[in-house]
Amino acid sequence: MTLLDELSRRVGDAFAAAGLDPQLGRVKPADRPDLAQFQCNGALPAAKIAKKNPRELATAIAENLSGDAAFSEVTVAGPGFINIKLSDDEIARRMNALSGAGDWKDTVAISPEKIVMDYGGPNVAKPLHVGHLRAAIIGESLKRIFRFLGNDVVGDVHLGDWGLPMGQLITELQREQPDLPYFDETIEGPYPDEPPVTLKDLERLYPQASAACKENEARADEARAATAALQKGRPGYRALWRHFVAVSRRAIEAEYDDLGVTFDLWKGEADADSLIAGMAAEMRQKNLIEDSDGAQVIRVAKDGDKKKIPPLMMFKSDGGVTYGTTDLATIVDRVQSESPDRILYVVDQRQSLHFEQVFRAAGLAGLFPAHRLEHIGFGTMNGKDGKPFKTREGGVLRLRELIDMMTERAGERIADSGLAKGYGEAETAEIARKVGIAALKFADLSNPRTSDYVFDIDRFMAFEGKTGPYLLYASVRVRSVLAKAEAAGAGAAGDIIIKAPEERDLALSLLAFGDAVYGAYDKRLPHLLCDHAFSLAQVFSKFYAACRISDEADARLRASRLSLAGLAGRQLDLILELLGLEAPERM
RNA sequence: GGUCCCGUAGCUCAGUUGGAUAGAGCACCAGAUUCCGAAUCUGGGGGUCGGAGGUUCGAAUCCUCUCGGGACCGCCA
Repeated sequence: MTLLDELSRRVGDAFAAAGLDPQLGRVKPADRPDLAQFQCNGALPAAKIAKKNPRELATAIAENLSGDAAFSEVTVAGPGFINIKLSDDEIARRMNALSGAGDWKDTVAISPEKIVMDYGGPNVAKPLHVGHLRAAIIGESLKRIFRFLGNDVVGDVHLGDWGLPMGQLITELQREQPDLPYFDETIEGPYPDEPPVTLKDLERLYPQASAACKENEARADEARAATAALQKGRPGYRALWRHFVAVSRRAIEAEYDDLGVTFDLWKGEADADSLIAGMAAEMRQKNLIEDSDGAQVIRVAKDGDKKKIPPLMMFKSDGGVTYGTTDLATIVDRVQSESPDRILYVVDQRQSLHFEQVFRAAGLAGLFPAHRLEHIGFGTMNGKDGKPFKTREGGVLRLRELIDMMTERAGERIADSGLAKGYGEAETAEIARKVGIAALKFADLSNPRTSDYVFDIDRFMAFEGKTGPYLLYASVRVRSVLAKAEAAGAGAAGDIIIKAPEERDLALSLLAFGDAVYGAYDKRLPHLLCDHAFSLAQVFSKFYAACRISDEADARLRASRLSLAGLAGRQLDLILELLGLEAPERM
C-alpha cells in the first residue's frame, strides 16, 4: 500500500467514526507546503451530503486524528481543509522500514496481469524514424513499470512485414537482378542462404519502387500481382521475403538497442495473415460482416454513441485486407499464443478512431473483450513550427541521425565542461552516448503522454533544469559521495533520524515513491514518475548542500545521513531503470 | 460538413473525479564555494488561466456560445 493509501485509510476511519463515508477521507499531498505535508478536503463534500457545517465536521475528524502518535499536527484551516503533518519519529520509522525492504514493489499493491504490449510498428525496408521514437520510449518505460509491479508483460514489435510494400520490393529487385533464382518459377528451391540484398539496397529499392508504382499503373499492377503471389505462398517469393525481413530486422533491432529498447517477440503482420480466413468465416457465421459498395465491412456503431464510429472495413472491393483486418487477426494470434488478460497498444494518438473500431469489432466478434484492449495514444514530437518534426529539407528524420545528433551534442557539452578530462576516450564516448540518450528519452517521457511537444535539443541537453542529464548528475553525485565516505572511513549507514528540514523533505520525497509509481502505472503516464524523479533529485541536492554527510562529526547523524543518501541513490537509480535511462558510473 | 483535442508567466509546459495565495523548468535580476562533484544551492520580479455568459458556498477544471490552432473522418498502413 502506498503512503497516501495508508494515510487515506487512517483518515477514512476517522470519517467513519464521525458517521461519514470513509471514501471521503482521501488524503493528498498538501497544496500549501507552508501549512502542512498532507491534506484532506473530504469534509467539504461531506458537509454538503450531511447538510452540516464543514468546519465542525473537520474539527471532529481532526480531534480523532490528533490522538494518533503518527501525526505531529492535525489542524483545520479555511472552510474545512484538514491539514496533516507526520511526526519526525513516524517519518524516521517509515524510512528505516524502507531502508530494510529488499524490493520496493511492495509499496504498491496491484492485481498482476498477463499483458501483451505493442509499442513497435517498424516496417521492413524502411529505416526507423522519429515517428517510431515515442512509441519505443513510452512503451519501454511502461513495460518496465508494469513488470516492476509484478505484471507478466510480453513486448511485441509488430513488424510491418506484409502487404503491398513487399510486392513492390520483389518486383523492383526483379528489374535490377532478373536472374536471381527467386524469380524463376521452375526452381522450387533450395534458395541461397545469403541474402541477395543489403540493408542499403532495401532502403534504396523501397522508395524507388513506391515512387514508380505511384506514377505508373502497370508497375503498380505488377507489384500487386507479386504481393498476391507472395501471399499465396509462391516459394521463390517467400524465400526472398524472408531475406528482406531478416536483413531489416538486424538493422531495426540494432537501433532499438541503441535506445535501450527491446522486444520479446518479433512477430509481424505476416504472422496474422493465415488466421484471417478462419476469423472472417466465423464473423460471417455470426452475421457480422456485410456488403457496402463492394467492400465487406463490420458495423461497430452503437446506440447512444456520442460520436459517429464508421464501420471497420474487413475486405476491400478487390478482396484485399486492410490493416484493421490484420490488427484483428493479430488479436486472435495473441490470444492463442499468449492468452493475455489485456493488450496494450502504444501508438500515435491520431489512430484512436482506428483502434476504437478494431476494439469494438473484436468485442462483437468475441475475439477479446473490448474493455481489455487499450490504446495508449501519444502526441507528436514537433519542430519549432509546431508541426510534426521534419528535417531542414522537409524530409523525415531518421532515428539514427537523431541519436547521432544527441550523442554528438552531449560530447560537446562534456568537452566544454571539462568534467570528463582524464577519463579516456572510450569512457568519454560512452558517457556522451548515455547522456545524449537520457536527454532525449527524459525530454520525451517528462511530457504527459497525450500532449505534443517541441523538439529543442538545447533545452533537452541542458545540465540544469528538468532534464535527463540533471537526473544522471544527481545519481552520479550520490554514488560519488558514498564512495568518498567509504574511502574516508565514515563508518556504516545506520538508523535514520529526522532533524533538519532538508532531511525531512528528502525523507518525505522518498516516501512518495509508491504513489508516483502507482500513478504512472494506473494512468499509463510515465511523466508522473518523471516528476517524482526530478523532485527527488532536487530535494537531494538541497539536502546535500545543507547537510554534511561523510565528514559530519556526530556519528549517529553521520550514519543516518549515509542511510538517507544511500536510499536516495537507490531510489533514483531504480527510477532511472524504470524510465529506461542509463546512468554512467561517473560523468 | 461531422467528430475530437488544445489555448495557463517572455519561452516550453504541469495542474485527471470542482477546493486555500494557479505551479515547474528555462530566460532575467541579486546572492552563496577555507568543506563530501558549483553540471549545485538560496532569494527576487513576472499571470484579465483565449474571450463572454452560466451552474456552485467555491471554476484553469463542469455547461453553453464565441475566437484562434491542430488532428481524425472505409477501399494507404
